[in-house]
Amino acid sequence: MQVTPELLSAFPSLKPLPPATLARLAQESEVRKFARRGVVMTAGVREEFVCFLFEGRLQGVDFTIDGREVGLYFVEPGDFCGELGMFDHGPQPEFVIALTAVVTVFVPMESLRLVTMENPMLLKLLGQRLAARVRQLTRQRSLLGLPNISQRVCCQLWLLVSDDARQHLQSSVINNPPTHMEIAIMLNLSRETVSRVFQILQTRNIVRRDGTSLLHVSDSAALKRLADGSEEL
Amino acid sequence: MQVTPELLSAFPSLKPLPPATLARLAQESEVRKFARRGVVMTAGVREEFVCFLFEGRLQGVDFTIDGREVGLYFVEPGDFCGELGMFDHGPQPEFVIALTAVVTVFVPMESLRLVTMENPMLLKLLGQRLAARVRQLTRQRSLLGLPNISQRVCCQLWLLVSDDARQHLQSSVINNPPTHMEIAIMLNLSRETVSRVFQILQTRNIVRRDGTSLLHVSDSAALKRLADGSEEL
DNA sequence: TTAGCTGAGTGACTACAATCACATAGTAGC
DNA sequence: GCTACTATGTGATTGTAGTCACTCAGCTAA
Repeated sequence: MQVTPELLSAFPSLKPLPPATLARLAQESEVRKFARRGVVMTAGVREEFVCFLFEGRLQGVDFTIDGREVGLYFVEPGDFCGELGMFDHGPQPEFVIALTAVVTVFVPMESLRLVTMENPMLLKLLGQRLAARVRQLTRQRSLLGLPNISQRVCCQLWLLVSDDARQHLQSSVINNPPTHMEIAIMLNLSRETVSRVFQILQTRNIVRRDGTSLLHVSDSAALKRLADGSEEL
Repeated sequence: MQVTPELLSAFPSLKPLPPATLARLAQESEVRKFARRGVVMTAGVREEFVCFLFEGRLQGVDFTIDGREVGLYFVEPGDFCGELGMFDHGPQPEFVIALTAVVTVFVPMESLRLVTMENPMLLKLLGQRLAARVRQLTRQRSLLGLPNISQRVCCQLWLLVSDDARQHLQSSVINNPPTHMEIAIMLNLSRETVSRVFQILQTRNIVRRDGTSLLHVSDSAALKRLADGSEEL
């Protein structure tokens, strides 16, 4: 399918590029759609594209030697993934799979590399991105160190709460929350355990579900206390 | 203490820089020594230096909210740490502590940033470094996903084995192996559990200790089988 | 030599999360 | 509306790693 420069400029990281550059990139890029559970990027393969997510939600996952799934991060619309090879030409370290039906734009890595030569700003942005990724991985790693399981779940939930709800301890809504299974995979837990923690949170009126696509966090303050360990479940 | 350009050029990443640049950097840098268990970098603080390790061994660690220590990575002589702020001016995400007495060279981040402007090569190298860090964090994360504890320990040990011993399945030696405690912290285990796994490995003549500073891996093939799960302990 | 420290080895006990095996609820497709 | 999934909820059981409480070994520094 045809990619227009307008489509590309919908992505915050590409928006600041000069129109001519966008036009050229658009020519070389392609739209790809994936069904739920589709494999967007394959681990161990030298992917030659950076994948920009237009619609839907992606997850970076890995598999342990014995086949167990390990959740690494989520990708939201407007964001991108598979950029690691931009820096070291190495293979994609983890799988990226579609959690919902998704629409993506694949931009060839080599073209993007050329663009970074002329636009140090983009290079800088990529660097910041990568740094953010390291920070996220580090935070996630320390989350896994928590010996208390419900605290782990609450911390993860807390990370999904929007920034200003976090700041002001307001009640808030998480859109398209991950399934219990997806959370379990992120936190090295079994699905049942996550389910049980949610059960307690719901009976305590701390969170409330509303269909599959909404999760109300009614009592942010309590969630925060549970997340930082000042209160036990 | 005075830093000489020669000292700086001992670091592979700085070696390719022009002598004039090295001389300038040397002027602005300083040698810092730390005792075992000394805090080299503090989490949450905007450290204004990149720390190059000359002698000894460092470990990146984090602490969970409840105070449990979480091991992230090791830094060996010639390598550096604390470079994340180079990319996003953000705070240091994790602590770096000295596992042994260490000698480091602190190079001001701002000076280094100026140098990267004139030396894209250094910038590229930093990018590769960061990419490698992401890969390492990802690998470590999937290690933590292993439900079988002894496999986890064996995998970690396997990562400590030198590359060519890994390739040719030769017996080899690990210098200054981490203590059981350090391994436990890396792998989210208790010290006792690591101890028990080592006990089994030793009675099976797969590894053998030789003082505190040497660990012989006598049966690399067996260690590999245990690491990849084709054999159970 | 002795004291003091850190690292390592080990048994007993226990808590707790995984697993299994279901039931039930929602949703999406036809 | 019916069917087929996928997601979720829940009890019973069990394995296993954490914890505690020691001992012992090795190093270093008075």
